Amino acid sequence: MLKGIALKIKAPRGTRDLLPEDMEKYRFIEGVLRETFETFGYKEVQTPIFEKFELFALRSGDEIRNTMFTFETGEGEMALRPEMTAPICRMIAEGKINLTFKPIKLYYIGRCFRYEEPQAGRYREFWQAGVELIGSKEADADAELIVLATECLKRIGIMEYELILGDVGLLRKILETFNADYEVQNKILSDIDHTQSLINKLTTLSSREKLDKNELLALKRMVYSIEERKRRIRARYSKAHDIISEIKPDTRVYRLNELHTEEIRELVLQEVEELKKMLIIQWCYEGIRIQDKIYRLPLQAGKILLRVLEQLEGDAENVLDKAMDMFKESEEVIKELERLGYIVDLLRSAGINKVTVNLGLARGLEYYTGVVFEIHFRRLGAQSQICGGGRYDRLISEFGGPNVPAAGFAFGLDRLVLALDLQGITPPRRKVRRVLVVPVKEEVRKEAFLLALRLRREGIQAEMCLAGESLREALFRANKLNIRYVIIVGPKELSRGCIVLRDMVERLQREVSLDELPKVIT
RNA sequence: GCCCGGGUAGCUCAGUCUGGUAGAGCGCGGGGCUGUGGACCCCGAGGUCCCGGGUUCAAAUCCCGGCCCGGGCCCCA
Repeated sequence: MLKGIALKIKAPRGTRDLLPEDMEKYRFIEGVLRETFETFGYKEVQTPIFEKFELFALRSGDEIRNTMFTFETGEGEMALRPEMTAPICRMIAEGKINLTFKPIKLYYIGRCFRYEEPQAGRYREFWQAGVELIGSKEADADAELIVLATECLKRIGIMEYELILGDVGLLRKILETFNADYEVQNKILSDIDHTQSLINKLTTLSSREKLDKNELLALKRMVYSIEERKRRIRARYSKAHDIISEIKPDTRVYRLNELHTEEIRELVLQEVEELKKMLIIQWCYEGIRIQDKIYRLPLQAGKILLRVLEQLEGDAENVLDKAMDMFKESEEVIKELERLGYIVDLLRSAGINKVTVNLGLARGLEYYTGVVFEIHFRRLGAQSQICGGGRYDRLISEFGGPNVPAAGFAFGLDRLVLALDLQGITPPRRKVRRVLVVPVKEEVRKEAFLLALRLRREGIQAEMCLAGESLREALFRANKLNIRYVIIVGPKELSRGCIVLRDMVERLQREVSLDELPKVIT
């Protein structure tokens, strides 16, 4: 049966149909973003929805291939775009934008694709809207970007957001003073990023009063893997006596179910400390392998990074003060910190009250070189990030373009819609004049048809009823469609050049001549 | 790949524990009512109870396997 076959065909996993009520929300947000981007001087661009695979592979790891929709063509492997920054940098690198008058400000709104397991707020086809600011390396530019992002949220009506500010440039500067090259920096940054998020998860889980089955299991897995790392490191790097002696296996992790909340908390705290020490061993003793070379970070550098890791998250001024003190002997680092401080100051003066600085924020992305930031809407759950961006001064030149600094950010449009719903915001309905035209007899059908057309030409949204539909039904329908005015077309009034206009709200009706009709409809 | 929850009418779901007639609300169609209101009343259509196997006199219900959807872990440009 045809019906049976048709029912089997469903939208692919991770995709959605956007129904009229969804589109209303999407278009509202899109409109606000467009308008806000444009008041900040950005111009819209579009890039292809698919690109050569290498474009996205260039600055990403090996596993990336599995997370993209790719396809072979006679002209090489292609990929549906998983993000927009690379295509825009490619466009710049190709020389399509005149860079004489910098900075260049571009924005985009479009669909992207990632082949991953769908989750709340994570789809295989999703919408991104963002901006790229090309040609300025000033701190003011970074600050303006962040202000733009928060301004968009404010105009949409999303108020509960949380801004987290980081600076990949800072850690890169520190590492540079120890001759760590770019690839080594990336590895260390990603280690810090992972450790940070692991620590975050451990501490939030252990601070709960009660853990459900799933959470307990997650916690177990995390501490088990830490224990395993401990064993491995103890077995192989016994010569790092001073630190290794502080890393002791703890069998309590294997009977987590029996422990009290307090004891779990204490245990996790201890594991977190050891986790940090293991990083030192990894970087300074084990070394970082880049292709066939191994780089060992000086112990001194490791200890500095460790100290950063201790104090690197919290209220902006707090973290910056501590960091300033920590690095007072390094002129380069202080300069970067002062720059970050200046940005925070600008954000404060723009009215952004809650600014968290996390110096370990690496955004999992290798192309960032300076300030990075994320905006979260915590109530969204596991996927709470609604905006992310930062400075990527090297990316355009890596695509073979000129050496120009650049920075940008992107919103996840789908998550903005979810946040909008959670905040109970309904997009303001634009004012439209709406009528329902009802021919009351078969013989006036043509007149009613032409009247509807005439009203539409006046910019009025006119719905038509079929002749033969009873007036009762028509009024019923007007109510359901929320249409205020019903135009009743009958032969009696028509012979006088009039119709009956019924106001559903006031429950009143009167005769109106055809000529003045458009004027009385509001 | 792993963990948890779900799949019953067009939609939202109850029924599953404790096996025994397939249910509700909303929606849909018809009528009360072909020139005047959202209510109400009456009637009706609509189901492989996700699929396959097993247990049983008997399975939506219990057992095993699979598929799909959602949430979470991992990952996240």
